[in-house]
Amino acid sequence: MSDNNQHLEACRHSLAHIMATAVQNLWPEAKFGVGPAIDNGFYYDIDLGDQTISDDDFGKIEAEMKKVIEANQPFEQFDLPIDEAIKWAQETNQPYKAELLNDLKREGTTSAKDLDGAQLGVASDDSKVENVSFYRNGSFTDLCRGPHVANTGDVGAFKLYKIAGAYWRGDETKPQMQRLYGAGFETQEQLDNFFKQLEEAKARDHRKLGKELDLFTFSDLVGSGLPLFTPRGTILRELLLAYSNKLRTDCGFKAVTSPHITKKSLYEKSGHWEKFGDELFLVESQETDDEMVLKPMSCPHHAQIYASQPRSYRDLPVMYMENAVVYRDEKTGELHGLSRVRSITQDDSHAFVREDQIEEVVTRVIEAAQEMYGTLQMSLKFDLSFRSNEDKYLGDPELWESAQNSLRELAKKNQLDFTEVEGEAAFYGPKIDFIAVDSLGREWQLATVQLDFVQPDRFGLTYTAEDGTAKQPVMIHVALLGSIERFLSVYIEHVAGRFPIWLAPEQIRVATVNSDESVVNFATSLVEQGRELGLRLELDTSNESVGKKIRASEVAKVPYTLVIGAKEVEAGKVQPRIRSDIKVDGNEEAIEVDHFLKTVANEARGKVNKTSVHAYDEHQQ
RNA sequence: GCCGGUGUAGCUCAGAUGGCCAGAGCAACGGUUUUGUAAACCGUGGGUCGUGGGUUCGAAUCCCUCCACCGGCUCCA
Repeated sequence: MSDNNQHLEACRHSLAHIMATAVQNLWPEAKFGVGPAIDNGFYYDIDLGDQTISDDDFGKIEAEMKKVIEANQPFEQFDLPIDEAIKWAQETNQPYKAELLNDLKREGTTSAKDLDGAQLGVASDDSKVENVSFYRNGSFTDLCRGPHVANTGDVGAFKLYKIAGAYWRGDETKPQMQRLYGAGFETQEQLDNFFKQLEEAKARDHRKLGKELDLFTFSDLVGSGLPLFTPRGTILRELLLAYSNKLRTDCGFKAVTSPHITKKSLYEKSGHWEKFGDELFLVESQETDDEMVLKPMSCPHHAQIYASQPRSYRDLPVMYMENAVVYRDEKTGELHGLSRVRSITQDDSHAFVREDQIEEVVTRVIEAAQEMYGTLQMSLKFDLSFRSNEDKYLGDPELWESAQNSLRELAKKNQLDFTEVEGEAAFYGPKIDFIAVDSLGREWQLATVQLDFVQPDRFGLTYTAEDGTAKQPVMIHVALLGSIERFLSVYIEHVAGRFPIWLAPEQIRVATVNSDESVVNFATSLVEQGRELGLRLELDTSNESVGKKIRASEVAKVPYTLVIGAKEVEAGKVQPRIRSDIKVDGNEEAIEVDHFLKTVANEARGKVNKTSVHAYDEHQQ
């Protein structure tokens, strides 16, 4: 960490203390949780008992903070023996601090979650804690490891901007506190810039663009978390899925189909029921007593297709893919636009392989994912999501160990830029998560490849080995897009609704200057000609000014707009108006209609090969 | 699910402290205009103010229920 970063972090952390000072001045009965520095600023968890802070109070708190800052109070560090620290917490009526200190005394450390921002006053790495570190500024004293800036005058620019609920110690069974967020930067300019960025992010919010660009919608009558895709949104879905199909087919996957409902017992056998039972939709049959559920995922089904006939080592790898809609009864508060929905379309794929084939299959998938995200112009990072020592994983720990080792080896071999993350594995095995970085620098886990020894075992999957014995295949779970809904939410924001030619729901808008017959005829035949080439064109012959039609096309973020008037009819040439983000080389003179359409058709095909585009075309017929 | 907030026409928003038939712009529709590269002009229709209940002589406005959405938390096979 550079000195600058250290200073900024100290500023933010100090601002958290200053905010707490202000809150304590205004609400002397306030009880405090933790208050670390975070990206872009800081927060403090506060419990005001019956009262609540609302954003109307921000001004008041900020004014109080400014007083503290102007007072230029020194931050003084001092140590207290643990027992005295506990006494301090009790006497000052800070039960949350007391709880942390008691844990510290009993266990010598606290769980990683509480260390969120290294806020605690842990004095040493020894298992026995003797002294605890405190910081004091003015009348406010807090248990804290520091570091802080020298005094409250040196904290840069800040602004409070968000208030939210947060469970004490991140545990939903514990009481909820109010988390007061502030932004903090070295300079006012950086702070302003941060809020400007927030505004920009808001402007490209996929929920806003989804409505503006007519991609998807929700209906109260249908239900929350159940998106309805319009024709335009469906074009995006179909094209992206076709692309994923193409890449997976090249990896060796073959398409299969499975039903939307299933007996609950399938998931009891797979282990999902135990883990996710409360998130399954239940389906009742009026004919049988079977307990049915809406399918939350397809892997057990694919396992059953695998199990439908005896397999030889020569048949492996057996690879299935399915673009399945699955249903998960997500908690209402977790739903969010397209990124968290209850009907989820996955490009779900499973390979059943011999152990000696793991490397090859995983490598193919890594290459496919790299190609896909390269095409989509998103850079990729990789998380190796491994198990932790918690009790939530199924299967033999030794198998886990070897699976994790082989993933690590593979990641190295493929020269991936990877990080190992403990405790992020699926319950059945470790995974490589592909982290896509969007144009705002945000990171999203989209594609994934996961090793699974548990489900083959639970379903008793086997193949006959060379020596005639029955062996268990390894199951590899693969998704390139992950969930198409979630993918779209990220991608729409990544491109700010300006889709590349091959994906744009409308590629060319043809606007007429007037309604002269020759002009309308010319435009109409141009549109027909383009459609024959597989392009997506719309014709605008409305009785409006040219300016207005241009604007409508710009707002719809259509890549090419053609204005057709007498000039074009006479010359048989068009002068395309090109969306600002699209790079063009060559001159901007008028070109032959035929030439223009063929060039665009070619461009539309450039990134994706013919197979995927045709797969889409066929689907439309 | 939890904490806090919001819900007025298709969209963006006005409607202080409860009181004349709830407004505007854009969009839609009709007409005039036949338009040359980011919004022509005139007119018309459209809302039982998210839902159900309550308080009141009177509720978009106050209270409660439910629903949805927003900011977070928790969770994410």
